[in-house]
Amino acid sequence: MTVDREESARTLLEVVPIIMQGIRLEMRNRRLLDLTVPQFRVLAFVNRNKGSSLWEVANHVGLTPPSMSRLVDGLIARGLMARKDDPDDRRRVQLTVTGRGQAILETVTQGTLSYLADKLGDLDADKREAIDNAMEALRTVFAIPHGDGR
Amino acid sequence: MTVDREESARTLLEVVPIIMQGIRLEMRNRRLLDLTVPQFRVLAFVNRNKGSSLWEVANHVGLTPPSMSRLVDGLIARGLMARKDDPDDRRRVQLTVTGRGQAILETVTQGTLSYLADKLGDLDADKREAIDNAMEALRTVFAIPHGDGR
DNA sequence: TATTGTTATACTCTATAACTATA
DNA sequence: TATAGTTATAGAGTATAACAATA
Repeated sequence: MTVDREESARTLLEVVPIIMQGIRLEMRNRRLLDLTVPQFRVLAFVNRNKGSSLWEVANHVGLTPPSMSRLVDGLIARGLMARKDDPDDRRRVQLTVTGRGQAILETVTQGTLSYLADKLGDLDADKREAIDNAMEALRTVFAIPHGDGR
Repeated sequence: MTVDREESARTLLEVVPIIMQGIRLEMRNRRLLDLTVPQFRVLAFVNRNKGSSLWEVANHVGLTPPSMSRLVDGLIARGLMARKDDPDDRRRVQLTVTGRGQAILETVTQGTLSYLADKLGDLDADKREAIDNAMEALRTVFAIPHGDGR
């Protein structure tokens, strides 16, 4: 019955990178339909928040604006996103995911979910329930706070 | 009481990258004493398994041998690791962490644990217990299987 | 021939600093 | 003057292909 904070922190530090590496390898392992994890996160966010500004996406994903600008360049070059000026404030851009971007996002999401679900299939229901509880708790404490929102 | 595999997978896919980004930013945020996450993982593994071969480290961390070779080059250039030939099999190398490498590893580990423990401090004991249970379960299913071991 | 590792090459990720355009 | 974004520059992460050395 470990409830020691330091010990929990140590476990997180050991296990989270291992899961992450599994997700990363899975996402990159589909020639032509592959995405890096940051690319996936950007597409998923913009798909849920159509017309997001660069700043909003950078803030959500936890990158600097220059890094995000280049990441978006790459996605646009692959035809997965589009960028246009915000007519109300021409300093801003409005980002959107193209149809092709949505298709790839969907494919990669499904593949990754299958990969993860397969891994989880080895666990009992009560362990999976612990995972759900743990993830919801962790989501609340690690979520990057919204800036001003607009 | 969610025990649906697909749903657990989705939560994992949403939350794990967020935690990872927090860890990454924390590790990079200490000028001169900073480490990337892969560098941290390599140092921690080799520190626990002195004399590891390149192949063993690459396998554990989940990188290809060429990628690992370059990553190790960087750590050696910074004086954090050493590489020498294995006298029993001259195709192999024996990797070790230097004193300076151990010092930085220790500093970064403590800083990151503090960061994580601080985040976890916002949670009740039962949530932390769920996290411990979840991480142990996840560790078993995501651990990269050992190769031949030697 | 099989194994271990490195080099060559090419992208992507990521940051800081400096700049442009708009407000 | 402040904000949103891009460009310039640089280093790290990562892969595949080709190679060298050893077993």
